[in-house]
This record gives sequence, structure tokens and C-alpha cells, in this order.
Amino acid sequence: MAATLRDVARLAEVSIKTVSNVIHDHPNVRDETRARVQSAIEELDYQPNMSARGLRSGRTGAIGLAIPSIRENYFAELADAVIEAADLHGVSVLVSQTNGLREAELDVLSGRRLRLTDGLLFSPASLGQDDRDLLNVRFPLVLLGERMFDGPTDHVTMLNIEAATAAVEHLISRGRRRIALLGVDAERLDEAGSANLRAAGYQLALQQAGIAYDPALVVGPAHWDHDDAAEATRALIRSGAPFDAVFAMNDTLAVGALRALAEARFRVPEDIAIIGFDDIEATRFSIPSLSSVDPGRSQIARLAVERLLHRIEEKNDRQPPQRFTTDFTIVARESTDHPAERSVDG
Amino acid sequence: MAATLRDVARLAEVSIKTVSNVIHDHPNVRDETRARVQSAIEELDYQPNMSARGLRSGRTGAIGLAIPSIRENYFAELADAVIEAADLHGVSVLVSQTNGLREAELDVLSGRRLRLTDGLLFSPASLGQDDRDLLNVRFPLVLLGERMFDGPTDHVTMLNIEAATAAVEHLISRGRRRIALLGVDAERLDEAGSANLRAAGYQLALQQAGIAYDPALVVGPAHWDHDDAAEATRALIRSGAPFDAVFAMNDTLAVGALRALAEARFRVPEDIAIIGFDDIEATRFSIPSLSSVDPGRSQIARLAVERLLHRIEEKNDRQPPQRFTTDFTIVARESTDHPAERSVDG
DNA sequence: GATCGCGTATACAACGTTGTAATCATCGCC
DNA sequence: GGCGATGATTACAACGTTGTATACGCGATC
Repeated sequence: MAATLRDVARLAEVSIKTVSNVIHDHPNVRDETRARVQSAIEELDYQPNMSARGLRSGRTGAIGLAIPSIRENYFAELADAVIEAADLHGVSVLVSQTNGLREAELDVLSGRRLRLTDGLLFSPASLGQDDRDLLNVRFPLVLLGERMFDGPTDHVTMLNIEAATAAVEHLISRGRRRIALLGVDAERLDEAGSANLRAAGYQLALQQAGIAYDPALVVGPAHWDHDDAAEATRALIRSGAPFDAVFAMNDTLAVGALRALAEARFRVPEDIAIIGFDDIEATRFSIPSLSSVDPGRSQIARLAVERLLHRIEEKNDRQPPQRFTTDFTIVARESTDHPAERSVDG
Repeated sequence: MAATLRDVARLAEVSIKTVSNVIHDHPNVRDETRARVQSAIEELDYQPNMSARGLRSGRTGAIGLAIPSIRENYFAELADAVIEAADLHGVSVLVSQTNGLREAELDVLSGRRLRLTDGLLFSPASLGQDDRDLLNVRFPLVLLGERMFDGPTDHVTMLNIEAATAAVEHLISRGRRRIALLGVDAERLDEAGSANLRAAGYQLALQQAGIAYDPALVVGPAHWDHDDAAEATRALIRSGAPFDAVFAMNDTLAVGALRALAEARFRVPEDIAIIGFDDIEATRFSIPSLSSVDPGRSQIARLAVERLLHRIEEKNDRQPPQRFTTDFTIVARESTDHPAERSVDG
């Protein structure tokens, strides 16, 4: 069985409290005593029982990360950044997948799902603006993503509109005028979420450049996966509406579009330029490599973790909820004919 | 504050033990009492304190998953499968990343890193056969992957040699004879790990087909990432050694190779056929889509989780360590000129 | 030389839960 | 109608830890 404070105390011939004091680097422990305890700890390979500590202190030292699916590259990279950030604070991360199911997201908020944690980072995919009240939970919660705003909790989000505008401006700066928007139905532009905001940024950029908005260039799918993206792009091509660029609302969509364009023998970027969103790793290894918007993912993770830990520390003097936004960057690669990237390998 | 058994007991006018009995569906609770307790539980939204339960029972209800990096698609998909499998048993998953660092892997085994868990699923990347003794830890441990064999713990692994042989046979069946092996230095063929085994499978397939083994076709990199794979492929092309197929030891390497081949204006599969390994999602969305070996990932996850939970339950009557292997399948796609996949989208 | 102060160490209680053993109520049986 | 058997409920202890309060020893102080 694992050694306990008692065992260490017995071996070092001190009280268990003294052992505890040594472990916590309390002052007022004689050097000689400290050394004796230390060596007893090592001899027994004592490791504190986290359940007992958690019971006593009310802290488990773990936080929950609830995301739609860890398989989605964006979330895998986010989880990576969250785990790294949590590590720096000696905190573990429990991952829960909702698969974007409303039922699962409700479970997460009820606390039924992640019961070992001090707090939760939550990136909803089904819950929306109308569900804001559900965020009034009694554990510390930091919201991620773009589906709910002005809720009762801290919120870390990217600058979707601004970043989308910059992405479209990037295409315009490459001389493109007929820019398709991939990732949302033209009829559903008013719903919540990243899609809506990025579409707004798209429209804003067009407007500022004096380019007319053409609903024929705005195509689904609502679900952002490769297959649907390829299919939507094929439909766009079949429709006959001329276009010379695609702004894909995320990189997965962009990869799907790339595939459909290749099938139809379009050249990228010569015939069609593409830019995606999220800057996942895959953008660097597609053929051609994909320009994208880096939303500052590690910054999001760091901010979110720090904010959550802060809320966990915080006693009764609760501060009002705050919103944080991160910096974005346009990463130009081959798909928008970026010369530097082009010549990388000669 | 969160409600405790005491609060519920007080409200329902019973003892805390009765509440506990209701929660655990013990027999010998009168229906009327049960109902009263139930409604008190609901009224207070009582949720058991997992730290206290863990302290009392010695179980936390969480397991650890230690992998090199969640960003790697293979591990993201593995983590997904593990979390799903654990969910079915009401168990949570703590994810820890080692980044393939020996130091981090030692930490994992010391128990210092994941301290809230009942057991561990461990996929090492640095530790090797010589470190087998380190697997003698005092918590339940199930080993994943191909770096250590015949250790003191249960081990779930894929049939690397057989699967690699089948992959190469698949290329041979497509009429290829000059098959490059991507993912290991010709000089380091004797080291541990998947590379070694897959290389053995490669050699076996060649031998069985009466094809001479040519070390010039066996190229690095030792680190399996896109960049290095592309670079190694470029080097192979520059070397002038003729080849008509590539067996990449994983899909990430295959994607990198695809890129290098495209740059050099080779056509895939017409000039060069490629098959990868792991069957990650990206294989379906590269251009052309990548043939691969499906190693039965969800089966691995399910087996590993079940085995670990079994070991956690198990009292003193410890069974000897067991090894489990999963079924693999060759998934033929465009990169080895598979007709069915070719015509998918007309 | 009694008192104070300080550094060091300890005893005890409590966190919320559950297993064990004990108590109390109820019923059937001779 | 007393007795044992069974069902329902409870008291108590313990899991391992840490905060609070307390005790002890020692040198400095008046």
C-alpha cells in the first residue's frame, strides 16, 4: 500500500503535522528535523493522497476541458495549449467530449459529468445565446468560443469579425474580387456562433472595398467537415457562379474545398485563391499550403487557464465577469500566392 | 456551498447513512423513505463529493492517459476513443503529454504527474526495451504501443509486422517493385519501436515476393513529422535511386512525402504509389487520398480501458501480465490507385 | 529567578463519505 | 403473548490530510 503521513512520521519519529509542515515548506522546522523527514519521505517514496488533500482543502487540483471533439484539429491544438498552460500551474486537465450534443453540454454544466474538478473551461457547440442563463453554475467556469456573449462568466474569445475582415482584405489585396464564403448558408446568416461573426467580417471587408455582396457565393455547409465542404464547393462550381477566391471559415473547410477544386482542375492559387481560419497544422502540409488566420490559440489557452485558476482562488469578493480577446495574425502561404512560402524548397 | 449528505439527511429527516444507502441503491430502504430522500436530493441538487468518496473508497473514478502529444492526429484519435470507452464505464480521463521526453515519461511512471487517477494508460515514445523494469509501478498500468515488450504489465498493441507486410504486399499487388521505406534510417534498423517492426514487415514482404532489399530505398527521418518526411523524400529523389512506390511508416510521413513528390512533379499514383499507416482522418482528405493501414484504434482503446479497469478492480489475486493484439485492415484509396475510391465523386 | 518571547513541535478536530456493527420496529410462529 | 427472525434505520469509526490551538524548551529580559 501507499505510504501515508503516519508512516513517514513514524519513521522520522515526529508527528504527522511536522511531516505535513515539511512538505509545505512551512517555516519553523529545524534543519535537522527537516532533513530527517525528507529522508523518510524518500525512503518510503511517500506521495500525498490527493483525495484526502482535496477533501480537506476543497481543491482537487484538476480542471475540466469540455469541447466538442478532440479529433477536430482545432480542439486538439487547443487542448494541447490548455494542458501546457495548466501544467505550468501544477494543475491536471480532464477532457470531456460533448460531440456537439445539447444533452451532453447540459450535462457538463450540471456538473454531473466532470466531478473531480475545481472548475471548467467550456467550449459549447450547441448551446447558444438563448441558453446564457444556464451558465449560472456554482463552480468556476470560463467560456470559450463565439456562441454565447454577455453571459454571467468570464469569456475568452477571438476577434472573429476583425480577423475575418483581415482575411478577406488579404484576398482582395491579391487582386481577387469574386470571393466565395464557405461555411454558412446564405439564408442562415443571422444565427449565433463563429459563422455569423466571420460572415459579418466578410461582408464588412467587401463593403469597405466597394465590392457588391453576392449571396450566390455564400455556401454551406453548416457542419464544418471535409466531406461537406468538398460537396458544397462542388455545388458552387456546378452553379456556374464565377469566383476567383474562397474564404473558408475554418481550415478543415479549406482543405475540403482544395480537394473539390483539384478534382475540377482548378489551379490554386492561379485560378482560385484560398484562405482558411484557425491555422491548424494541416495548413502547412496541404498541397498547396494554405493561408490562414492564426487566432492566437495558445494565448487563448493561457488566458483561459489563468482566468479560471484566478476564479478558483477567489473567495467571496467575486468580480464581475470579464471578456478577453486575443490577437490574430494573417499567415500567408501558397494558396494565396505568397512568394516567400513558394520558394521555400526550390 | 455545495450540499452534503448531512444537509440532505437533515431535510429528509433521516440519518446520513440512509441517504448514502438510497444513493447506492442498497436494499432495505422503505419506499416511502427512499422517496423522501430522493426529493431532498433533488431539492438541494446534492452531488456527492468525489474527494471524500475517493478518500473513503480508494478510487477516484479517473484514469490517466499519457501520450506524446495530443496534437498528433494519431493520438488525438486514440484519446477520443479512450475517452469514449471510459465514458461507458463512468470513468473520467486525465490527459498528460510527455512530448516524447524521457524525463517526462519517467515522471509519469513515478506517479508524480498524474496524482488523481486510479490507473494509467501509457504510450511511451522515449523509453525502450531496456527500461522495462521501470514499468514495475505500484498503480495499475496498461502499456500501449510498440516500444517495450514482455514487460511486467498488460500490453495492448497492434500487429505491426503483419500489418506492414500486408501494406507492402498491397503495393506489390499493384505491380510495384521498387518500394521505398520512409521513416527509418537504414543504419538504425535494429532499434526499438514501431519503426523496427514495420521495417521488418517490409523486408518480409519483399523477401516473400522475391524482391531484393535495397538499403538505398530506406530513408529517415527518425522523427515522424511532415517537414522531415518531405525533406527525406526530397533527398531520396535527389539520390537518383529509382522507385515506384513508398511505404510510409505512418500517415503523417505519407502526407509529407506526398508534398515532396508533388513539388518534384511526380504523379501519385501513376508514377509513385504511396501507402501510409494509422488511417488517420487526414488520409481521406489529402490529394490524392491516401491508402493506409487501419490498426484498429478504437479496438485498442476499448481493450486498453477495459483491461485497466479490470486491473483496478482486481484485489490481491493478481493475474500475470497479458498481451493483446488488435485486428488491422488495409484501406485502399487513390494513392495506390484504388478504383472504387477513385470514382467516388465523378 | 521569575517572566516573557520566540522558535519548534504536537494534539485534536474536521473535511464528506461509506463499511461495520448495533439498535429499533415489525412480523410470523408455536 | 413471548420469542426469534427479518427488515429498516442509525451510531460510530475510519480513510489521509491540514488549520487551529496548545505545549514545550530555551535564551533574553527586567
